[in-house]
Amino acid sequence: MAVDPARERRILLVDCDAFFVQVARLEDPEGAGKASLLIVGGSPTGRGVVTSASYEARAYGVRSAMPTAHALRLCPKAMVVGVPRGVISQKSHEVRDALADLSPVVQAASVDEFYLDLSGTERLFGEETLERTAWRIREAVLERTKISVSLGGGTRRVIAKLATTRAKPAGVWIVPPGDEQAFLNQLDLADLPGVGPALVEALRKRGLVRVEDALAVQPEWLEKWFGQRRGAWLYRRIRGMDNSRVDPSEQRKSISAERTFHEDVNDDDDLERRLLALAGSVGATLRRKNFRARTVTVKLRDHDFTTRQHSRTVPEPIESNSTIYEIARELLRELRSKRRTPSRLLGVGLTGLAGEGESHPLALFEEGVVGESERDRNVSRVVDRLADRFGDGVLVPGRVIGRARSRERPPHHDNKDGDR
DNA sequence: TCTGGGGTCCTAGGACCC
DNA sequence: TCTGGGGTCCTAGGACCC
Repeated sequence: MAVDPARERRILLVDCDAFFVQVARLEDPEGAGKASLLIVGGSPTGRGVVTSASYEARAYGVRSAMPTAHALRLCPKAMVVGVPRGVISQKSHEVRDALADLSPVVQAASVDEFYLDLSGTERLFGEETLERTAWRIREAVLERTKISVSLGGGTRRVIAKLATTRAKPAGVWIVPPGDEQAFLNQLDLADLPGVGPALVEALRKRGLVRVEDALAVQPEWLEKWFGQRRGAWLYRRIRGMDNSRVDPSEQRKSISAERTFHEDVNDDDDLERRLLALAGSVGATLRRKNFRARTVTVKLRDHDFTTRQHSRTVPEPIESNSTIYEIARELLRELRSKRRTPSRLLGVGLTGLAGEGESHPLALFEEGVVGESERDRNVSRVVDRLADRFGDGVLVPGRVIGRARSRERPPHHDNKDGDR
């Protein structure tokens, strides 16, 4: 891999250590802040799972996505707190803002991960090593946001990503240019991002477990086994080849909301009421981001965990709660008519997002087909303004709630079921 | 132990057009 | 009467990530 050193990239991945745990502790210093065995997640009596666990709790085998009830059996002394939703995104923005002052290019990869591209900053930073820069960034973020992060670094995004696991917690790990393959050779294929349980099993059946095992396989075989694209992707991945850029301008592609119920729901009217609330929720997010959407998707998970979805694309981008709901209700009815059985989860998603004004060419000819009127849009905007002033609780669609909730009210913890 | 909620990307088949 | 190939869009489902 001969690379022009002048064009070698210097990429860092900043990853917050047990982010939800840290935020929960900052929010509640006297309670969660003092519990070394801490689990953040859904309720243990309901259908909750672990979102994040303190490193002390992980020592007991607690992992994220594990049912909370199971986690408590492994670690009975742990304290369980709900996810502090509003504070999470607020804290995430704080970290990103801090990073933006330290690096020319920042891309948020998730709520707790940020890629930095520091290529070309060598002179700016007085020729300090990437490792020194990473430690400096760690200290600055900690001081400014009280969030502890770990940093992985290398010449490619995928290398920085893998280095981060070595850096955790509260550390730094840099893979020097030229050392990429030696670094990868220490890993299992399962360690590679994008290689999940299904691919791991397919590889294992062919005797491939370590990255080194797969290096010996000809690309033709990989493509024969896994298909042309996937095979070629795997060939590059085990060699750490990755041209992807750190791109701060990446746009969101979908907006969705889903709820798992405390108990399965089999009543169509009940489901439609819950659908109305979900449609209002995605609609509010859509308008807050100044988007419109062309495709609505409804997702239904049956009691036996069978997950089904229907979607519909309309010619003209839409934005009002009423139009989103009307389309979603038809989709839900189709899903229910195919299999009417108790449901455990209902969700609504929006894709085909376009900024306001970016109209689809077809709209010219099909104006009015969908039937979203100016009045529909105005009603939704009024709902948004009321929610802005008085809190989301003021207007629950289809129902009046007596008392307005103040904006200053701390976010309610773990109202995971939306059962208000 | 009985499985959350927010996303991204890929595949494959059918419709439709050229 | 039988028959091509490529491109794009839509839909359903699945793998994967945090």
